[in-house]
Amino acid sequence: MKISAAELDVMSVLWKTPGLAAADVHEALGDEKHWTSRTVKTLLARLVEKGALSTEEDGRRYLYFPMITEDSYKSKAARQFVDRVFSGRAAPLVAHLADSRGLTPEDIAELERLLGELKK
Amino acid sequence: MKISAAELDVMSVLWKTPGLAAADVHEALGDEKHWTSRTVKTLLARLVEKGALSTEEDGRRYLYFPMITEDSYKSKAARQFVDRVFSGRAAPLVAHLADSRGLTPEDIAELERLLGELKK
DNA sequence: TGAATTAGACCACATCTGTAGTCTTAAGGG
DNA sequence: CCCTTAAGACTACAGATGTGGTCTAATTCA
Repeated sequence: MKISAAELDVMSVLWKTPGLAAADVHEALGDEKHWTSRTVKTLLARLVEKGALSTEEDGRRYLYFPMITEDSYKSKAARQFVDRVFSGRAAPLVAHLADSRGLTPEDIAELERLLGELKK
Repeated sequence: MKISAAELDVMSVLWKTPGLAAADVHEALGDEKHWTSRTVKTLLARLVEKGALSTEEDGRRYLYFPMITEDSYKSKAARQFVDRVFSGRAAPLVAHLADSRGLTPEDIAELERLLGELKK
């Protein structure tokens, strides 16, 4: 299940609020993306085709529901990215993020907490 | 500078051993990728076109050299990925990797060491 | 020295992506 | 009850991508 960058924006809206209609998704995206409603509909249709979303009829429109969870998608995407770019090693990824100011102090604190839990 | 997945495989060979000819790159990839030499040449040509590689004539062939370093590419790719999928937060990325068994004990140890350094 | 090989140049082509346009149909407002 | 509007269906189209073919020129081996 490959989800493109634009499609991911649509999925994010529906992960946050499942069961929206196309117009609602369009509106929710309105601020960040200046897409027309047709563009949003195309993306929705592609996601349904891929099985990433399911639809439920609601009168004349469809309501859209995610078929994959945000967590499972993100886990898979993270693994694939790390495999592709960092030969599967997570530590170098974090090191590179640190290099490019991609790590805030809060990130560091949170990572420490996380590592503490993982060691248990 | 956008580098596709297939192109990244080619870049990896040349980061490891700069100055190879097309046939050498093809051979170096031979085990993992069952690409024909033309496919490799197309990828090399596209990378040159993009400015990711430069060429140096060597008789009848070209030798290829990376124009961007592995580190700078990876840092940028990591940042873009984290921005796109994890809203720029590194900690959730690592948490998801942990969930999906993407973290080995060595990774965890290395991350600890890394965090220790970052705190300084 | 002529034939086979090999390098690069140029071309091809299906799929995916971003970004829409048009067509048809149904529904709601006057 | 008709017309405008809005929903989905179908279509478009250029650029990126994966994958590789053809053509031409040079080189090397028999």
